[in-house]
Amino acid sequence: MEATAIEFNKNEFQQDLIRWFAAEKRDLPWRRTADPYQIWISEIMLQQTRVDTVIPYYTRFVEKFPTLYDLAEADEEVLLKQWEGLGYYSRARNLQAGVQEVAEKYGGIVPSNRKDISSLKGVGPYTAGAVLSIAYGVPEHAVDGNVMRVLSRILLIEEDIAKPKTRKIFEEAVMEIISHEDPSSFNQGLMELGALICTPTSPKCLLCPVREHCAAFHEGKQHELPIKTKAKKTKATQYAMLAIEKEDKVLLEKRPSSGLLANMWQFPMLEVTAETLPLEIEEQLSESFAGEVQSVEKFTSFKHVFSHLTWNVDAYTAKAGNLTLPAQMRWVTAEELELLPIAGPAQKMKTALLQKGDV
DNA sequence: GAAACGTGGTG
DNA sequence: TCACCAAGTTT
Repeated sequence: MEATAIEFNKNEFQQDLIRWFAAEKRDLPWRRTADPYQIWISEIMLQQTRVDTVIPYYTRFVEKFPTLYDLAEADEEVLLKQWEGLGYYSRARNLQAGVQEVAEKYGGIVPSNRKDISSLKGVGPYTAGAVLSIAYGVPEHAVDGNVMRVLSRILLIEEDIAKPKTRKIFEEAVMEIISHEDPSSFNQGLMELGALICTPTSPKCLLCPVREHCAAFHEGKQHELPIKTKAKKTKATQYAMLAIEKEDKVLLEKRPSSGLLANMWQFPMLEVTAETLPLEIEEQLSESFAGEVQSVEKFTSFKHVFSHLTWNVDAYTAKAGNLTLPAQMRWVTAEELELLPIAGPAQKMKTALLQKGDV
């Protein structure tokens, strides 16, 4: 005889979840505002990013750009500098584009319906639902990784959450069970539960406020859910990165406006084979710059792992005479180095250079 | 639908 | 060291 499935009582579930959220929720900076613009910022920053990482960025960001118009009018370089180190830099540029559209098309008021808010750059199905429910109290789904994990356990949903189409199943589930009295606390409660109790490994079921509603707990399957297929490993590439110096300046270049680390600054790089020697680097540089680059010396190495690729970098110093620079390159002083948005491996290079005492 | 897109923390 | 993750969106 199989154990009988538990009955899911929607009203009691909502009540238990919302009561728990009210009592146990963390005191986070974006929970102290009702401004849809600031809540929007927090939701963008929190995409694929830990709460503890976001907090200082969020605080600085809303101080720097207190209103939607401050961000709409900001210089992109200043914006990217604020985002430096947070990752996924297109989020920042998309956010600004979205904010500009709200300024121009919606009179500065963040839209309060799914269709309009979803049309904004960088606002996908999750962010739309999060801003709508949290800022405006609209009963809309906001399905992120937490929600899929939590609901896969509570409702015993055994679909692969790594597949894009699976999200729809969870969106429909949320619309079935969301509280219409307090959609904000309901959605945030689901996410907070995922962050604090219903964690990926070793969920704290004995502390869970809704365990009596949980089908997986009832069947002892909480460790088997959610179902999630594995990601594959990243490919590695070898680069030589150059700190080319002239007097008290160093050469930087701005990356292209699309793709990896778009519009961020870096030190000039060459893709190389594993055993490229300084002399060969010097030859390649001479070709690139028409001579005038000397004394290439290796000074450190490091590895940088992106989400989908790995760069193994050998860092070199070099001296330069009069170079004819391509448009995207610039000589910068130590002061300017601090003002430009630099990310990824170039950030490691910068740190190493400053430690070395050059520049 | 798969792949691109960052970074730092954790077991 | 390494896999896996963390409040996803765009192409």
